[in-house]
Amino acid sequence: MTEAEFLAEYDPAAYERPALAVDLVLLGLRAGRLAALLLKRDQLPHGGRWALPGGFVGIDQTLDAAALHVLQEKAGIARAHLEQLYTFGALDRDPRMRIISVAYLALLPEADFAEALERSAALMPVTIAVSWPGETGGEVTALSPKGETLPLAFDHAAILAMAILRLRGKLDYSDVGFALLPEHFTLRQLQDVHEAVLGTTLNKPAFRRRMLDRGWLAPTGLREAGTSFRPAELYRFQPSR
Amino acid sequence: MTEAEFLAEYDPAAYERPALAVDLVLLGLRAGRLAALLLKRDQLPHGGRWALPGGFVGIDQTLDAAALHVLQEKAGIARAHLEQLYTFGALDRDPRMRIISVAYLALLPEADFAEALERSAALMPVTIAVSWPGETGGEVTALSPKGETLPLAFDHAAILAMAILRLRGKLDYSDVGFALLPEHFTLRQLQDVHEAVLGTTLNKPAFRRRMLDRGWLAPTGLREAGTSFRPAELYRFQPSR
DNA sequence: CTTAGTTAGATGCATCGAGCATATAAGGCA
DNA sequence: TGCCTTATATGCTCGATGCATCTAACTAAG
Repeated sequence: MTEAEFLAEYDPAAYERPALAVDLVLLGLRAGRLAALLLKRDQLPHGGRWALPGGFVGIDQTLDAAALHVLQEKAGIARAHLEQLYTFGALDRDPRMRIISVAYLALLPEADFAEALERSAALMPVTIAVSWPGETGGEVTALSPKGETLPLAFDHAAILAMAILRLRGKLDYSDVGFALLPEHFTLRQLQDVHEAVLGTTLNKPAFRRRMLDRGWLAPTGLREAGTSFRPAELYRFQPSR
Repeated sequence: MTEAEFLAEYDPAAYERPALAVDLVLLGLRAGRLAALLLKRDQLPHGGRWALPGGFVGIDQTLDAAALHVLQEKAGIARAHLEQLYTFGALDRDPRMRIISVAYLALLPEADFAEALERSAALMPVTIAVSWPGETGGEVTALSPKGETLPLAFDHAAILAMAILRLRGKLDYSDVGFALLPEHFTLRQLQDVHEAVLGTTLNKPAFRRRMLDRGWLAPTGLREAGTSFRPAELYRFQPSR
């Protein structure tokens, strides 16, 4: 151990520290497609570009608490499924100074996504266009409601891509999919979520069997209302006995 | 946005920052069992306990670079498969001060693991005892070569548990398993790696078929030597065309 | 009241992959 | 030469999935 390392071990305050932030990838379904919520930067750097809601981590805040704080204060959303995604630490990811960012995935049911949009005019809903199949990985682009490709700030395009990759990977062996659904939902809605996230169409009978056999779905006995055809059974997510 | 947040956005140097570190979970196979490399802490806090090799992230270091630096300087290992694991940010994880730690998984082939032990007397090889099956998650314990349970420093037991969980999860759909093997290996060795990581026994013909069908294995034409029975074919990992 | 239209939900069949038992191959060694 | 051990191959069974199709339940048009 060198002298410098020894000092760093015992007096790291003497060394310059990177700043630490959290950034949130707020995802939800909108008109059957996967969408994210972004904020427009009105100042330099990257003024006019679109950014993930983010904020610095307080000295007395856990990372999860910082993520929740950003969710509530910057996005005006009371709660969501929050899950740590990845930590980004490139040297030049922010031109102002060295900022390490712990990215979080924040998943919202469709209604909460829409409500967040109504309550905060600053939030922009963007459709996520994924150019790669399955879990190949690659670029994603953010499309405005009018279909224009929006320029993203900093390394936020990479963070968004990582979020999609993670979500696709976890979707069919974990229960994250339910975080994008309301309390009561139909099997069709569940399938829509999977199809939107995976960017594919799925076989209906096989999907139904697979989900029902998994033991996560509890029938509520209720039916969906307002359809002009046979109403579907409503299910509830039951966290595996 | 409040005034405080505005200031934090533009002058975060005015606010106290957490320190940022990386910790390495060095894993390899030893006598057919999954093992990790730990360092004994000789000072407070947690003196006498066993810790993951770690170090602070320099202001001009990426996270990956900091991890590589710890690998080389603290563990004396030239190279390994390095992969970011998770970022730990509990308030009291280090009693000295607020330290956020980005944990990395570092995977070593058996020979490199043994070589690291020879070159650095400070490193302790510990067997990882996992008390839960599959990807349930839970506690893991570190056993000394004599079979004693070793006390771990800080939250390093939780980091170790997360490493096992991640490794088990990625093992059969990704190529991480090969990072624990030498350049040339037999199918039996590959199966040993999988069995050690998963903590189960696997069906041999099924495992062979699955691995060969995956298209990652290129036969070298060479045979293993020194056995008193039929020598196995040696394969090479081919990163999927 | 009847019928068309639409989607929910169920079922039968073919296929594929994995578990398992077993057979054959290839080396060392007594 | 025969025995022991492990590598490698193969056939059978079973469960999960893809696919086509059938029935159920509702609205709306006439």
